Amino acid sequence: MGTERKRKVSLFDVVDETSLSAKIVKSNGAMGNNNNGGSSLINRWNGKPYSQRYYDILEKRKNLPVWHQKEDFLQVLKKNQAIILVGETGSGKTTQIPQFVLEAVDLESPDKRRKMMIACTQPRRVAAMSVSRRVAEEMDVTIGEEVGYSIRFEDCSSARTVLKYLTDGMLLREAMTDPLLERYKVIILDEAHERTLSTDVLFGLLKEVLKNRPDLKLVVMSATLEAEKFQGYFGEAPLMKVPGRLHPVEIFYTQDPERDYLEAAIRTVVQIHLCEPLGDILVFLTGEEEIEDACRKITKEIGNLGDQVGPVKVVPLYSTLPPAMQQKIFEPAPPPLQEGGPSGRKIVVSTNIAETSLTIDGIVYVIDPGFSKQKVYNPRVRVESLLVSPISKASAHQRSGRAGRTQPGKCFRLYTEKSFNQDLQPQTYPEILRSNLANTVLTLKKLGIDDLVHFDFMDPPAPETLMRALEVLNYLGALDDEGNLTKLGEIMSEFPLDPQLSKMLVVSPEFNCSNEILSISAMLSVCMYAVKEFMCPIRSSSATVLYGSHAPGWHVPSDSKEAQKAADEAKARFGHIDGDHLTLLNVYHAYKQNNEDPSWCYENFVNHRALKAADNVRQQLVRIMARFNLKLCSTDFNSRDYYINIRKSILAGYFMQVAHLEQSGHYLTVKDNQVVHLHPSNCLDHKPEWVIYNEYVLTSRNYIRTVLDIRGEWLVDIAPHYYDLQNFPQCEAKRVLEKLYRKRERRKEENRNRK
DNA sequence: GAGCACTGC
Repeated sequence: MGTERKRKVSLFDVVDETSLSAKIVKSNGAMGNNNNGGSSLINRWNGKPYSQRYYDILEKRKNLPVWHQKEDFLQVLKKNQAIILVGETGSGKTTQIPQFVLEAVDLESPDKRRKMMIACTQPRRVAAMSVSRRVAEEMDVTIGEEVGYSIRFEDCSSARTVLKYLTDGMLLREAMTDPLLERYKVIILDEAHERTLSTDVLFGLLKEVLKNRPDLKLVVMSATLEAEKFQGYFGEAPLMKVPGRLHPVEIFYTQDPERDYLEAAIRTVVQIHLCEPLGDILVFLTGEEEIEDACRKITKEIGNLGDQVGPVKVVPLYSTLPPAMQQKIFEPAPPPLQEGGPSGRKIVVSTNIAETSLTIDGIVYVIDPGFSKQKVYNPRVRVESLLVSPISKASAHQRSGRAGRTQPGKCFRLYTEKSFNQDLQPQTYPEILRSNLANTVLTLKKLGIDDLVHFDFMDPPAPETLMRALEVLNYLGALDDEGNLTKLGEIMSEFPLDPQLSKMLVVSPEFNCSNEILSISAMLSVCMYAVKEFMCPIRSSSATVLYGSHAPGWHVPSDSKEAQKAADEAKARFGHIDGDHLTLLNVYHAYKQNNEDPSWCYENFVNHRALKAADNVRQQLVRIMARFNLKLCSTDFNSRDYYINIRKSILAGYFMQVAHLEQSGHYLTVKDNQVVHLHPSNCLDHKPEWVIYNEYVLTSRNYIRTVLDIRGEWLVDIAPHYYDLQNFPQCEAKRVLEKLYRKRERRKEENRNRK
């Protein structure tokens, strides 16, 4: 996909060997250094002679750590259904283990036409893609043939594929149509320590599947300490450890707790630059604003030191940074200002992205203030939010490891050793304990898991979170009162969207506006930050402008008056006074009408990448609609009902996210009665009595973001089961709704009398 | 008139 960020995947620099070939080489004696190609052996997988390149790679692979444990591994695999394999960074497990397995397992299936496969899951798309490419190269086969990958929007595999790398979410999707995962002989869950939502669901699912499929084998691969926990969970599965390959990293703690970690981090950077030998610095901070602020301050402070010190290149790094800017982290440190002068240094200031997703070579010093932003979920108010929280010991360990990739390094932890030992939890809470589980529960139901309370989660979510999820799905009509999946729920579960979004999409043909709802769903689901940016072209900061100018959504103009004016005009062109959802629709329509032209996007402060991604999602959604014979339709644009139908359709999914304007001038969320404020990025020109909100953000105040004006009458018409006044807290909204219900009754009465 | 850890289908 074109919107993919280019990333250097850490696994990529680990190269191992193919055991099969190693064996052949051994048994053929002279083959090890037979490089003339003419009498090469035949590749078992594609029947072609091995290339020279194959042998070249093979030589390098022979030296890697995991290679020495191959026979042990295969022995254990033969005797057990499940294995836990622990390998630190650099062990080569991701590229190698699947090849070991491939060699040892019989892939013949009862259906002779097609072989069974080995699956290896990854939490991230880029990893699935790049690792599979690497392995195809090692095996001397064409990517997409014998070795392939499968990620959202791209299935690069064929009937010949025997080894497939895929995202964990993708394997979960496959399980929805193939509950026993019958096309796989062995499933390898890689990076299991990351405990993504999908990996955790797969844990529980596979535990069940293993009971029903004695021929299936499972390998759980993980990087850290939690191996014993995995072992216990999978019925005392045997544990294997593979050493990693890291240089030693010296850890330093502060004597006393730091009051201001940002200030302390900057001070530490300056000290390293003044006192420590050559080597680049990586600083972990929590978010974009903090990072840009730190970059400015570091540049300024080191600038103040004059030319007694070497020059520095300070580079920010976070996920919403455009790819071109992210590439800067791979540029070398600046050369000395004059020949023989003090050397330069690169200083990368990054979010957690540098902890797992991205590897920067040449880092010798890591500064770890001990915080990161983490998602937390409060089921009581059904709100997911981001909070700056202390990291875990495992996270601290991972961060310090970033200093030792190319040579021995140093890690400066900006907290005390006592605090490390006593205050930090061993592991970050798995995502499943920090999320709204409505979507997960829908997936589990579709997978045939009826009894969620007794489902064997490795870490069971709070009962309240599960109850909340069941309740939401019941209100949406995806589950009946007994908690069974309805026909509607079946269809909803097929969409890669949140339940509210899939509900509004599935019912949109009834409101005669599925074309428009498709576009809005795609825009909303691309990413939340894009939504915000779409709505909000102006940013006041100065030094960040450069970086933000290609951020999703609008381009951010420089501080000049003209640029701000131009951006304002662009916003006015697309803005819809009835709400942000409709503004999104306008932007999407304008984008299509202008033939998806990147320069049109640029001129109109619209982000091309984000829109291209939305378009891609939309196409996928259209295919799913077709599968269920959901018709694509629109109300006549000139009809008064055009926007009304769209708004009603959105309400059909989002009736649980409504706020009411009180006499006092404040908004209260319906039923929860939380005081909220319209996010200033909204495009409304008035304060509607009732609004739908897409997102609840807790920052300086309680904001509702991406809002839409709706009518109270629609609430009682479209969602009477939710606006059932019997179960309603006393409040202004209730009194208004009571009036609306009475009005509705009167209307009915009049109609009856007329007849 | 505010300020977005990171993924994924």
